[in-house]
Amino acid sequence: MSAAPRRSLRHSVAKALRERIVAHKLGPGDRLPSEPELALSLGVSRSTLRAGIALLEEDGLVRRLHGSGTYVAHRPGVRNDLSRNFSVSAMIAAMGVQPGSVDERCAAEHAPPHVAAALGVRAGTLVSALRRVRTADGRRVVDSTDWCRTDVISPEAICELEQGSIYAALAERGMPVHQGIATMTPDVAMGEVAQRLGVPKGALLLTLFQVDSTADGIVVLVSQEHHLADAFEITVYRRGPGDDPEVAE
Amino acid sequence: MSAAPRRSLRHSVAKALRERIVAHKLGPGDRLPSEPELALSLGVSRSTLRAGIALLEEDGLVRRLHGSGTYVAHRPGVRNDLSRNFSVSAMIAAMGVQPGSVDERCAAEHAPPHVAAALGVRAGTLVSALRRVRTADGRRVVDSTDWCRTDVISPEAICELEQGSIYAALAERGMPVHQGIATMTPDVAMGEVAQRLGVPKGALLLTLFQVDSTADGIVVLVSQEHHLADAFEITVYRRGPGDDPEVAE
DNA sequence: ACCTCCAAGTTGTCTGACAACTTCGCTATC
DNA sequence: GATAGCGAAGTTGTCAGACAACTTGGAGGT
Repeated sequence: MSAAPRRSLRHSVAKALRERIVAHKLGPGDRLPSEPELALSLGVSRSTLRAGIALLEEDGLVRRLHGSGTYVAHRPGVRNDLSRNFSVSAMIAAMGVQPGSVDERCAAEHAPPHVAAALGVRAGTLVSALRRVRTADGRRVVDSTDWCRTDVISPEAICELEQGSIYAALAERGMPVHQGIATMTPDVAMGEVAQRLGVPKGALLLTLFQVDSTADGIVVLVSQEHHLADAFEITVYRRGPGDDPEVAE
Repeated sequence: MSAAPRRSLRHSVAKALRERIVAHKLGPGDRLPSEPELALSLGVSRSTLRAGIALLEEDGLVRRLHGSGTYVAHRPGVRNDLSRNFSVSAMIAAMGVQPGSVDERCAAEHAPPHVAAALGVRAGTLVSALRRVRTADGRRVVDSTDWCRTDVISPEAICELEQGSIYAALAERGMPVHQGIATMTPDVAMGEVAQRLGVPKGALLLTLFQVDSTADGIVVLVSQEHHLADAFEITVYRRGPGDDPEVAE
């Protein structure tokens, strides 16, 4: 095992098990070795191993049956799962095409009311903004705008990472994004957005308004993304209701 | 505690802890009692208690800090989280309005190609279909259609649960829905859909195409929902990337 | 051929202990 | 008096062993 339990032992165990599943080419329905075997093999106690498996189970990757064994779950191939947070670039790359970004514009601008409210600052406060058009194999597919408090990322700094990831920049500053809430609304392209995306006015869009925060609940990033309707499918992996009795009700 | 460990002890523990958090009015940042205390109080061993807390942690409700304590997470209030699977009725009820359904139509019909493919039957096979317009406080907000294999729910049976939940019907038949994949696309109301929803042609819609399956990976339900754009907000709780090092990359 | 029962194997839970870490107050020092 | 360092108490993380609950498959009887 590597000597870097970054988070905790059970997370390392979960990661190791993930790798084993793909390495051993275990498909849906296949049974994993028993817990005592795996614990011995990974060099951890059975309790820690179980905690690790619990992470995978909660993630929907495996399924435990009392008295029978632990099996790889029949999980549908989700190409593009919104319930996991990642950058637009990663999303595009995951589709197997080349991500890029053009028409970058960065500035210190007065925050619009809804952005200011989300960031927890007064309306009109200066914030760092980065607007860019994301491309997939050269095709313009998303018009995105990111807003950030100036004391988190300065306007100068946000200009320098035109092609880079804002998530990475936030993590470097000790404020990694822990979670986000995305609101989705259908929309039509108008004026500037249509022009930037290179589509006629009235083209269908899927607009995402997202608020990202750290583990402490501090909102560090607000972004708005106008996705071209036919650019790629946006899917969500939904758990339950059979998973959790109390949710079903 | 009640004597109904429906799923397993640790799930009961997780549920009990959830209730305690709201009952004791614990807000974000508040610390829970120590593990030995909670274990004693709930009448379970510390290991089981920890397994239960792990569920809540994975769910983003609490946060554990080694050597310090377990704290209620700073979780933004998500009114309508798509990453959890539940019926449209529950979704409407969660918004605090009265759910209903009108214009029900049930039939045994030939499955359209994309539905047949998802259900794993040949195109044109007879399937049970239920179409209805969901209302919120009387207002028409969603036009939904559900498809199901006839050997899972017969056309006659699907007609009888006009107001009921298909999820409940599936669970009763021993095939509870464990997960689903929803694909979202922006859309405009046309022809019949516009008429059923009572909106002019060209009105903006958010269309969800969803495939639900059991824990064994058997697809048991396919549904298509046309949501009125301004009816209610559709949000997704997105975890990471700071949550899981391996996902961030 | 079918049914019953048992034994082996697996996951679920319990108990107790120690390690790793955080927090906070006390103390010694400047 | 202020401050840096230390240490004890409390908390979560991990380990070890044992037994309970459950599933599965085969042996044995009918």
